[in-house]
Amino acid sequence: MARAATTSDPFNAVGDPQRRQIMVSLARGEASVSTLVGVVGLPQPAVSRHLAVLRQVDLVRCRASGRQRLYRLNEPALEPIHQWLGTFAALWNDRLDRVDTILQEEEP
Amino acid sequence: MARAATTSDPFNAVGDPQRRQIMVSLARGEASVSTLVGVVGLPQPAVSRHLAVLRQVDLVRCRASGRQRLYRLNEPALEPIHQWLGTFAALWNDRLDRVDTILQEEEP
DNA sequence: TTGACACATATCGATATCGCTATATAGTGG
DNA sequence: CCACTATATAGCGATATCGATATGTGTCAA
Repeated sequence: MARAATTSDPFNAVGDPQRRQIMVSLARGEASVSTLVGVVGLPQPAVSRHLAVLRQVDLVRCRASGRQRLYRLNEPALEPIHQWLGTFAALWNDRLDRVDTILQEEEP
Repeated sequence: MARAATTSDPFNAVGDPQRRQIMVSLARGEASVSTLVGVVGLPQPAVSRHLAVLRQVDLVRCRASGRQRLYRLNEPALEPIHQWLGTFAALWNDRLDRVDTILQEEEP
């Protein structure tokens, strides 16, 4: 059994620098494929391929707008990574728990 | 230019499930290679290889103890991943900032 | 309808990565 | 010194992944 496919494992999907760059770019808001081609220095098919990978792990979603496709982040799909990181930051998580409690008390 | 090597990019290094499992296991504390072989269901050379990868990106460190080598996590090496995630969690970060403030006020 | 534009998909060669098997290195006990 | 244990490294075949090129699909505009 080798590494889980990039198209099924968000960790692996995010293992590629170009895909991370695309995601950072999308953090600013929706963008068309051609816009992203301008951001990343890759030919359009390569970008479309990366977007397809990110779509399959649900890290990005897209909607049609005329002949363009506007891609946007799907932040909730980052949850597995957040959780995994949380495994190592017990101290940090403790603080977060306290935060939740405190914030809930603050604005009920 | 393809994907950065697993031995140089922590994101890619962590893209492998077995390596993540090893890291989760190490979150409990130091462990020898043979212990980790028991945890992950892989032959010893495979585990040593994974550990070598994690060592090269400084995600784990090891010390000799007799004929064993005890591996442990090096949490600070997770910082790049934390930061990258932070890019997308603006809302979350806002809450964290508030937490810091609140906690500082609580216990000066 | 025809042509141009925006994007997706298919295919290919080069490279990376995985787990496996065999072997090398190093510390320990007799 | 010699076996034994614990771990690292080397080489191999199978598979995955990347970027590039070529082509398919769908939308708009004239």
